Amino acid sequence: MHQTTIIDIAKALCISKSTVSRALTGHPNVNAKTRDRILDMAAQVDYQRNQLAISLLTNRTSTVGIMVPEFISFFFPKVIIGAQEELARSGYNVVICHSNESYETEVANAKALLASRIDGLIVSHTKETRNFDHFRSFQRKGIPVVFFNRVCEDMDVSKVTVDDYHGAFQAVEHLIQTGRRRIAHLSGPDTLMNSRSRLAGYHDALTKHGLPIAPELIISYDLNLDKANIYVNHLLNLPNPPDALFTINDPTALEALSVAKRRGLCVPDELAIVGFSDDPVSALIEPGLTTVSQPVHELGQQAAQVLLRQLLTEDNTFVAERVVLPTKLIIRGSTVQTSTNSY
Amino acid sequence: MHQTTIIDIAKALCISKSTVSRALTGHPNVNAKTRDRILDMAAQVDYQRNQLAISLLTNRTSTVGIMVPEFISFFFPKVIIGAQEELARSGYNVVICHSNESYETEVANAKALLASRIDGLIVSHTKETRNFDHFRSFQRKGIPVVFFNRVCEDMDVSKVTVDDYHGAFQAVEHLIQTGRRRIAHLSGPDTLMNSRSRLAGYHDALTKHGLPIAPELIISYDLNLDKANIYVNHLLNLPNPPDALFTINDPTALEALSVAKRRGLCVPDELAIVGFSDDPVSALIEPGLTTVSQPVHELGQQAAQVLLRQLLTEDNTFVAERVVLPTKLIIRGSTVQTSTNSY
DNA sequence: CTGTTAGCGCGTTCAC
DNA sequence: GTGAACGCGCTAACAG
Repeated sequence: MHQTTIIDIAKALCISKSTVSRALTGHPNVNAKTRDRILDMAAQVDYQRNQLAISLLTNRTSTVGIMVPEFISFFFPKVIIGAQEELARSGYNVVICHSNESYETEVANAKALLASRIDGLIVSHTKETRNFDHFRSFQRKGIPVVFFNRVCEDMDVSKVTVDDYHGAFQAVEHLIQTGRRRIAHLSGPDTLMNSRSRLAGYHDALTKHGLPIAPELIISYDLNLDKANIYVNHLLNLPNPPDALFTINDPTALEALSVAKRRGLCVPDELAIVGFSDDPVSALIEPGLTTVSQPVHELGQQAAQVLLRQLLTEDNTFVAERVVLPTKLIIRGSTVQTSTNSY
Repeated sequence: MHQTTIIDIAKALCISKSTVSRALTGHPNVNAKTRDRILDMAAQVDYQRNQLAISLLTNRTSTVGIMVPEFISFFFPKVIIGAQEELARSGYNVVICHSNESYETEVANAKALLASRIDGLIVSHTKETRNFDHFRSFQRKGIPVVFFNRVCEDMDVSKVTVDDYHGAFQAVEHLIQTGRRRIAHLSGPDTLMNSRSRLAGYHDALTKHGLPIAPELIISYDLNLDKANIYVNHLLNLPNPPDALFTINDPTALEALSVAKRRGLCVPDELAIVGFSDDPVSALIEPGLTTVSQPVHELGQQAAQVLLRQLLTEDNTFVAERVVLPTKLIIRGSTVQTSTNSY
């Protein structure tokens, strides 16, 4: 099937394709009457410009790639929407990829994005990623890269995150201030910098308040939810079990809450639980989940803005930016007994 | 910034670009030695083929567009993943668009997808869409379109849905069989065919069991969750309020559950509630939400498979397919008193 | 086995 | 104002 081109329009009107091109792009030097005839004909044949040809010519696609490890949780879709709104405002299209937490898929996606000549990349890497050469390719070719959420420390590119360290610190301090003394931490894989930052915050909060670091209370896991309940049960089976649990994210905390319920444990009295990210579910369940909320939409906006600034910088004078957004502790029933049960 | 091309490689090796092209595409007629030199050089300069040029040449992008009204809920992302897996297997890339439930955005996205010369489109339209000309453009240009979930009745294209009618029928029948007699329905906008089908199922289930249709118990709304609680409260304030509520989707049902709790109503005894889609949250809250589950992942797979079949049909012999997947009623505490409270 | 040529659709010179 | 010619990067047909 043949899509109508400017040549088709030119032939139909017995004029040159240059004139058609000029009329269609709004060039001033076109006779008003011929312009109208061209525009009419274009509408009549439902002409759509071939972006491929234009991109090949201009060496710009006006397309930005966004790659995330998954988009089943609320988090990444919301970031994507924030970024997309911002990019659309500046005339950029977006292609979304998800690596499905697989390093190989991530590399394959990166190659495909490179081949499709995107103008920039916004990315949060997989939990498996240790080698970042596939992202360095973009840098070498002069295509701006912005990391968000899960960032690569070793690359000199812009990075947008929340203050994971402080969020975790606050969460643990809240547990200490409400009387907990044996606080466990179900952490993420150490490939993720945000996981390491949250662990550091946990660590320092305990230290600040003179509590010992108990290695048996710190478990790092691969975020595979099926395993979360194994680890929670393991912690609760310890001879000296924890009285509180701080988890890497909300899904893990919800899993822990469910395990606690099944074991007949009273939350928050016997076990307090704090998550991270303020998943919408956390406000709906009972007891509500205390959690560290992050400005998710803004995360996407900021990532897009940083990228746009770099895209607008003609020469190579752009220096990588580092944006850190604030977190906020949301206190709910999983750490503090609520006065009334609304049900 | 210049991206390396086959010409750069050709020059560096003092050979013609055709030979480079042949070596890179795996053409057999290349001397093994020169092939190795070319491949080495390509790896060394981190050559990435320019997909734009190839697409322009072949008039195929190997890219499929997927447009959805939103992707904050679990539903659309899961459909997209199902479709993407299937399409990737056949070597197709995917660009994801969301129209944000805005007709204008949908039209703009359609134009952009047309300009970027996608090979096919998988789409669920917005709740505002009454005019489908922007989708007919694809059809006219020979680009296959597959609707899913929210389908356009008037277009002769493939459609993949679940059995909304039967799912709703079963849900309402379940309410009747558990003793409810005044069953309300919070329905979606009548622009959505799945909403109309569910309403019809509700209607026929009542009729089959000799129950009257009470117009005051049927409310159609625009899916804007902020308004859901207004309508639920309105229903519960009626002189003769409903003893059960069947909603167009789970978020609406969850909102209703929350309103019932706030009013001190006992669910399921004083008000039974049934949703649609089996949102993951529905299993987590208390009481659990009875709901009509749909095979979400399979919905995406099927949509992709139908599209792929059409993409493979060379001539215009392809006839539009109509796929209807089964639904399944999941019974939980919001309609049937559960024996134990696990907490 | 390899080089030359043409052309995909478009915008952009440069003449006229 | 308008048309002819060129080239973006690549593959495919045709010669050699």
